[in-house]
Amino acid sequence: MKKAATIRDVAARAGVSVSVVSRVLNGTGPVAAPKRAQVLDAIEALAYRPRAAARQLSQGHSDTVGLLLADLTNPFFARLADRVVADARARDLQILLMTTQEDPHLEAQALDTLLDRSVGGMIGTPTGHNVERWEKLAALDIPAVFVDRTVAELDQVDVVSIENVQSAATATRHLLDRGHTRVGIVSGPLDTSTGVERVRGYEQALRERGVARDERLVRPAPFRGDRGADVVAEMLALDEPPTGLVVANTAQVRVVLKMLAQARIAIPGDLSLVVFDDNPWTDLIRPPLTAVRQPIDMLALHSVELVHARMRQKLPPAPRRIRVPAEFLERSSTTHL
Amino acid sequence: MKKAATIRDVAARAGVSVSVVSRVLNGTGPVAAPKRAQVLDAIEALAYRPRAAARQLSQGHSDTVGLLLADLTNPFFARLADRVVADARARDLQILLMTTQEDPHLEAQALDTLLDRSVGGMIGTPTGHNVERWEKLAALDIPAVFVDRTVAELDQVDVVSIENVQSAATATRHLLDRGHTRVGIVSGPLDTSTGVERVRGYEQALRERGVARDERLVRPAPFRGDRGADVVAEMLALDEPPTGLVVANTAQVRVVLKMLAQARIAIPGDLSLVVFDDNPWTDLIRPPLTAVRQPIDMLALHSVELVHARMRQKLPPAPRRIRVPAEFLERSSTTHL
DNA sequence: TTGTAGGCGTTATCAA
DNA sequence: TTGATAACGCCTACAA
Repeated sequence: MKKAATIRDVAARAGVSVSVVSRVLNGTGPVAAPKRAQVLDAIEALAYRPRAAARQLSQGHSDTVGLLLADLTNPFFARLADRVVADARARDLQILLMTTQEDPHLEAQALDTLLDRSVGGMIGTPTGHNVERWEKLAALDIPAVFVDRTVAELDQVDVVSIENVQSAATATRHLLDRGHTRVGIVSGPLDTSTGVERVRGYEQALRERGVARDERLVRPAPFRGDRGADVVAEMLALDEPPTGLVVANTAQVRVVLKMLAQARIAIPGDLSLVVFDDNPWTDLIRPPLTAVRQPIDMLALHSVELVHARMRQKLPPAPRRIRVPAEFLERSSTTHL
Repeated sequence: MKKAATIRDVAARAGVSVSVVSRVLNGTGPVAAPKRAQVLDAIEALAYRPRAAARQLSQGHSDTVGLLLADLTNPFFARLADRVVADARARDLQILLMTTQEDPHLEAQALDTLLDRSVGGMIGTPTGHNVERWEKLAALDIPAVFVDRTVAELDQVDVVSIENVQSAATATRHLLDRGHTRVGIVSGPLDTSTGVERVRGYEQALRERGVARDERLVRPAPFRGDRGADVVAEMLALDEPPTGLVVANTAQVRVVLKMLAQARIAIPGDLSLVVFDDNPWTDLIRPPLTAVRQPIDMLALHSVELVHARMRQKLPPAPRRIRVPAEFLERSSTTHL
């Protein structure tokens, strides 16, 4: 196991200079056909592979993209990661993966790690609490793209997400149009963009249909933990409990379903249910759930394309905000009142 | 946005040489207390962060670990990734993520990418088809750890997996002991270690209980696609269909369940079911599924510890094979015949 | 069209 | 305890 070949070894074996090798490697500058062949042969013979670190150091930038996701335990993010990885490979980008577990401290730590410029760009689902570090990234010329959510203070950052307001409005209208007047929503925290936007869509639908808003039916829940279940239980304990419910907090769908099952609430008999995110198991449970399907492949594709373009400075500086429509899937968890 | 500080800038500002800075940075070699303080101040003031690429080039090795997983769409791998990322951070290791989608070509491509020594180690779920490249990695002194599965020809590589034989035997015995004599198994492909080992456990249980093996009840299915459903349908169409079934192919559990539901096979009335891997939704569907729970956190922890140790050459060369026991969870999808 | 040489930011060796 | 200085492997003017 002698030590691996370097560009110099290749040059020597091919009887040329290192610049020639470098040029055939990167397609930069001219090379005479015969020499090119010799170089290629040498590379083949020596099983030469350019050292990533050396190249990065020399060029000053990296082809690695940091992917900072909330939580791979949530199928939504897991599938997002799957697509991002695939799209990144198609563009010869490497993916450095980290998770925040929705914890600002972990996010801060991750961001600090990335500040060493080991990445040339970032794709992330921000917790909303590390504005300064995200800004520092930008100051270091490391382009970032927020996916799924965004942060109000960071309005210079590109964003790719679904049409949250519209989607929530559609889901709510679906229930209202079926005679439900008591419709609840479990959202994400109200200091997250998805939380506020989906509540806004909910309220918009209510207004459109002339239904009064009841404070007690709008319940945010953290992404982590089981709070979503309590919150629904509390709604159901009201004098006039909701007959329709929108679970707009992807991460809480599971616990809500579990609670509902344990409380023996019949769906859609006792409660009509619309959930955000269409998991592979959404149609495995009984009844199959009416859902807002987020086009994960589009979210991933746009995110990767965006960082890629930014990394090659192929884009005007103005921040891009890409919002893709979500699909509404009516199944069997909703019915007329 | 002036360009980022280098070690030289820090040295200059602190009024010392780069060597001193390097030493306080890495705790290598002695530094007088007052100088150390000055250096720390300078680092703080300049928001200095050592360039990862430069360090890597100089030291000749990387603190990045490649994580090559089959498919993040499968909750088992997604949760594994989640834990690996967490454990890696605790050890200051970075995770470079790639997926094979169970495709040997993609695996080959990924491994080729890694051959540039951008990673100092690997954790992966091998497809079983790129023996030469895995060997080349080893020749380059890049330690690899297989997790979940292994490859027979690569017996020099560390492995972390569950006790596949035992787990399958337990699952099978559970059914046999409830009076089922026609017990089927849907396994992974028989050219994968998990496939053969779980079938072996199944056969062992059969032997123990003196039940004859029926070729037609042992059906491997690829990890990708919907073949698992067909295979079960075929079993059920036999003259003497099985009354018990072990789905030992994690990736096929979903499609099998879906098919069973569509065919209106009552569980456990018509068919007693044991599945491998206990997903968060395994107890959301009805009936809750009896399952083999793989201790994902242990798999992740051992894998990360192993690469970490290998990367620091803290381990004797002999390959390690760590097999952790899986837990058997009886729920409501199995019953006496 | 080719080759030489300097630089990228760190670490490490070895005098002082 | 400190400080020059030579690697590390690649890219890229610049000269030939």
